[in-house]
Amino acid sequence: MYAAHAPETRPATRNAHNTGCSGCAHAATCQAGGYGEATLSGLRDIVERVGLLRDGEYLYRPRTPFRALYAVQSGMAKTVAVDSSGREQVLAFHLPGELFALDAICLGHHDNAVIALGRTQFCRFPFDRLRCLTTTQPDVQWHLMHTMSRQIHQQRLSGGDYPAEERMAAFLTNLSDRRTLLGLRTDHLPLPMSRADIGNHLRLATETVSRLLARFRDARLIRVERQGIEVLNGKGLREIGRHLLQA
Amino acid sequence: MYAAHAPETRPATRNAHNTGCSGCAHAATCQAGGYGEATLSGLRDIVERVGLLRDGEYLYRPRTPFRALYAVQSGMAKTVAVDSSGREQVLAFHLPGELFALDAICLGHHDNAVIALGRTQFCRFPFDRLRCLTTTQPDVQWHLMHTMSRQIHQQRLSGGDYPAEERMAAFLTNLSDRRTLLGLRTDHLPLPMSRADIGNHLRLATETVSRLLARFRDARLIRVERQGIEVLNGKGLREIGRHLLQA
DNA sequence: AAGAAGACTTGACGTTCATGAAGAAACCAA
DNA sequence: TTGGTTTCTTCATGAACGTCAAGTCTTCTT
Repeated sequence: MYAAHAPETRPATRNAHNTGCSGCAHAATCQAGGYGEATLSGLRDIVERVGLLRDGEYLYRPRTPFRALYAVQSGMAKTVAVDSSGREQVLAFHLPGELFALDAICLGHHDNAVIALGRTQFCRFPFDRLRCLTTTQPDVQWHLMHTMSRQIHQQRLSGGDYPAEERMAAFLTNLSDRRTLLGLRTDHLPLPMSRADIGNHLRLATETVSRLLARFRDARLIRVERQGIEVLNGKGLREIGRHLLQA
Repeated sequence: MYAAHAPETRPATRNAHNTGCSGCAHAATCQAGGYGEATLSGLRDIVERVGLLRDGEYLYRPRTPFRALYAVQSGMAKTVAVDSSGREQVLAFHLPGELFALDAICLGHHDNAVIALGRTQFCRFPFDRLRCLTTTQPDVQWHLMHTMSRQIHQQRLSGGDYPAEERMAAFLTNLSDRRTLLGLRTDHLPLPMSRADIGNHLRLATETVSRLLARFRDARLIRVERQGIEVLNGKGLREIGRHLLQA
């Protein structure tokens, strides 16, 4: 990426010592909080903010000890695994409020990297404090389980054997739906990741990503920009990807 | 499948009222129990046995309410999702002791089916009782989180873009490794599912599954039987699939 | 501002794996 | 057993998508 895109959410609290969620634009819908004030109030006390990372900077790397769960606070990020032959695999893209690093719990360390896409801020939930919280607050425990269940459920979508066009349409529609949940605009989808990242994530060559976007453009479904797309016909996109979207 | 394969684990407790784990061949390594007696003792009190299902019979179907988590007790099972166009997708195969239905927690109902492969028995953990248990026994809660984390971690393997041969070899090696954890023999892998099931799971045509098994046979890596394979050169298999196996 | 480097797009070609067809083997029912 | 059904295997063909290559545009550097 070349330049950070303009921030579309209001910046985090200026005061570095105020680590609560009151200043967060996503507090209402944050998955890390979710389900109302009661749960959020517990998490709010332990959350820390991780400074402003710029495009390409690492939040954590493989083989670092697992100390905390994270969520994006503003911006966007990707999780990348590297296999034994050095090939990278983009496992997921993270939007504001979406919790990640849940896969590291069972290992005790991270075995993949999280990298900022454009200027990005994160929320950090120290795991030892989180464990204390769950023993005293059943709703936090319940919510965490809920979140993990959702990730297990969601991941299954990306395994299927569907044509490139359907995977691409489903990917864009999924992004749009997740933004709806967060109260962000869906007529314009920022895509701060490279075409190579998208292709890697969808098991497609970079060139195929380009060709598919061009095809959608020619079909008047989207307008293609360098760092995003404008959605002209969301229903049409959803229709193409319908087989992958929910049951 | 044509006939149930001979049971390779000793049968469950004859006494239907004895729903504990003392009679279970997998109690020591059961993922549902795992981590020693303390955890297991809590689960042992709430577990129920679900009768002997025969090949092709359903444990649950899509759109049924979520009431319990399950594990295979003996035999094998598959989880199958059906998309909006009726196409099936084999999401996972389950070995004895492996917990599933974790994806239904967030929905409140099952959105996929679990089907017995050969004669299979299941353990059932009623979820309301499990929730009680987790509030009082932190180790049960911890273990459940651990298990969910592992599933999130494992699923990521199946998403990658690797050649058919590597996916096949990794699949067989993974099965073998899971059997090792359970203390089952690994020189012979029962495959009670159809070639179509394997292919579906690995995003391969049935014919490709056959061709790959034939190729492995010709390379003296395995001996192919109708309902399983004999592993002649496990290291060789692992070498072919190494890119997909762990980081 | 000029040049360089990197990201994206587009086209031509090739490889992998799916598809279609047909035969072989295993299982089931009488 | 025998016939019928299903699963598995093997071969021939083809399509989807990857790879290679060239060219354009953007952004970064000096």
